[in-house]
Amino acid sequence: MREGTNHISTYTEQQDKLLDSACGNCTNQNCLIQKNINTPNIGKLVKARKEIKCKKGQQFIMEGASVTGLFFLLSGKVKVLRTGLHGKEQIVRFATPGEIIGHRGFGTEETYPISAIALVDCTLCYFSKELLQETLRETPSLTYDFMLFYANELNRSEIRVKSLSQMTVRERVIDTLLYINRKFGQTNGYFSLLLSRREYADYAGTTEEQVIRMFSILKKEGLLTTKGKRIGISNITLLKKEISEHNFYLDS
DNA sequence: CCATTAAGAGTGT
DNA sequence: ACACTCTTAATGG
Repeated sequence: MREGTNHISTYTEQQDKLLDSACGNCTNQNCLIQKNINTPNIGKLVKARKEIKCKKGQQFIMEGASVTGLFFLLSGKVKVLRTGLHGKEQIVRFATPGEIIGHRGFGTEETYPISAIALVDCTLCYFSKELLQETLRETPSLTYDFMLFYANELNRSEIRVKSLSQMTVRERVIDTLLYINRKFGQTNGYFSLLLSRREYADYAGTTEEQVIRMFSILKKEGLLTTKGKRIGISNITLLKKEISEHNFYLDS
């Protein structure tokens, strides 16, 4: 371990080769690095890749901390949040493997505007800001993919502004349920990702109590199934129908 | 394995 | 938002 890199271990040449091939063999098709693995100049970046293991509940990006690099989620599930005034968390988005985390701090920003917390054990790929910038200048196809990613993120965030400002609590809770379902899917009739009612509220922009009450209403209406922390959608068509006039484009 | 305890889910005010 | 009860999961002997 070296000074200043106490949470990131230093790698030997041999380990570098392993990591190199790890990137090449990575099954993560959503990863922009992996997508451009055959373009020139990317080798240096891939070699400098650091793998970071993150335990459940661990925070790996702190809001306000100075930006050192970007993270790519290799495996696991992450919540990205912004802390509001009275310590209230606003979950900005959830991340699945292949997604970039910390990208808003990239470029001219000096500090991360968000925090990122692992929801389950995670593996992250880390690249330093400097090297990534250098690679982007030399690699148009990667830069283009990044641009598409940023454009898409901006679009998503604008949709979200509309959701939070124009939807009722009921609609926002339903929107949240559909989002979690789209993103993580269901196994055995329940969402694959376990979230507390508080976390549903933090995404939907409500309080825990409102979410709990809305869940029991939806349950009575036969739209939702709950069993402890487990949440399942029992009638997706009806749920989608309720918010269809808000985001008619979003059906997939 | 059971008992204790802590955390989170529900509900009424 | 707060206070309270109930349920479930975690801990430890």
